[in-house]
Amino acid sequence: MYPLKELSPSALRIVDAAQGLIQEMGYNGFSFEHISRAVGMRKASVHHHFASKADLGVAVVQRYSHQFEASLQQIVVALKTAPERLRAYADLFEKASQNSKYICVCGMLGAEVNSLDAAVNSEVQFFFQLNLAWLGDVIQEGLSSGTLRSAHEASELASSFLSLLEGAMLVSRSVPTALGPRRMGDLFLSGLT
Amino acid sequence: MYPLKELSPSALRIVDAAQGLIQEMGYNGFSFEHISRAVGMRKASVHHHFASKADLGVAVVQRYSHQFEASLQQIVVALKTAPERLRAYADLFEKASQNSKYICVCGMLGAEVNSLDAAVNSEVQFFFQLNLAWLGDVIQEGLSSGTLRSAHEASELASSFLSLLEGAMLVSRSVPTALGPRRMGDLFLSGLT
DNA sequence: ATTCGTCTACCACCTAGTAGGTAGACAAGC
DNA sequence: GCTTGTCTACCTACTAGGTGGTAGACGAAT
Repeated sequence: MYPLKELSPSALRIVDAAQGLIQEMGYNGFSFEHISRAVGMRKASVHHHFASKADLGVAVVQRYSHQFEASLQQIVVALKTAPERLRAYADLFEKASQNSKYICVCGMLGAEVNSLDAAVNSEVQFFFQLNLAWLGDVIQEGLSSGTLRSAHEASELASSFLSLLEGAMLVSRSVPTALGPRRMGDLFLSGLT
Repeated sequence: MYPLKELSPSALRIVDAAQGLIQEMGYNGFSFEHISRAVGMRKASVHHHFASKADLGVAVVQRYSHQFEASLQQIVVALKTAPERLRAYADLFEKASQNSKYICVCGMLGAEVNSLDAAVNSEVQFFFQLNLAWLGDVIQEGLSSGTLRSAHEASELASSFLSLLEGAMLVSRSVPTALGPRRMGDLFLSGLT
């Protein structure tokens, strides 16, 4: 689930391209040919770095989770109250979606779950559980220390915050007037403070 | 955007199959061959009813929106307070997702927006705007009559409720322990009553 | 007689993936 | 200084099978 091998410069460019394409078009919406054009390298050379499409998918999600995890740790170090942390968390999604051109890698792959390789799916599941665990901890701390108030379990609030942000990216892509992740986060928080 | 031609029995079976496949695998995850197997009819015969994949996609979303609209009207007739109506609304999604095997047709297509035909996209947008408008009205009424309480605009609450439910389907598909649409709806409502 | 629904058979193209080869970098052995 | 072998990165050319879509024939029903 989480070895994360280091990538050569070429492999990195491939993963970058694949991530962008997944966020834009979905796993079933891109091909090795797209990657090949994006990185200026022949299809067979892409296969040299990633034997199968599933391998590439796994690499993308692993790196994505890894980067996300680093950002989560940074947030905890830099910000000391639960509301600030959750606001920064929502900003992570705002940034990842870039004017609603992209959606979260795992939001996309979560939708496509039934046509994905098992190896990719378990990475996606790992991402979500990582996020739910972190959110649960942050919210639990907020509830204990009184910076957040709610009648609900921390785990329920975590689950709903994550769903809210994933859904916001998805909906705001079709409906430009709908709220993006950042404003969604503010709205959610104002109900807990 | 909304003529909705009537469908012959065979066309209906094709649309049924296509809807299921979209909800399960996504637009890019199914083919005419899949449809053909599902309805027991050759690929060319499917093309006889729907000249292109985009035509089929449009038909699926139009019918979906139409059915949804009918359900929304039923809810307004049958239930008289905003909280009850919103709870029934969340149940619509719970039902559509069927033990998180499926997700909302438009949730799926919203994710795939960038690899879809323009005609399909505008149907998806129509679905979301239909829902946002209905939710906005219901919530506005609730705020005015005092059955709901919030410092926020009805349109913002509508947008967040829709995002929450769409996101819930998506996340709960990868993470079985995450909350489904119905429980999400309860959680959302308990913050407004 | 014509329309309708279905069929077989096909097309051009795209898909992931493979076979086999080339060019260069970096050793070790002499 | 050379060779030799190995490794990495990349290439051209290909395969088998899937893709959306089309042409035209057949029979049944109106």
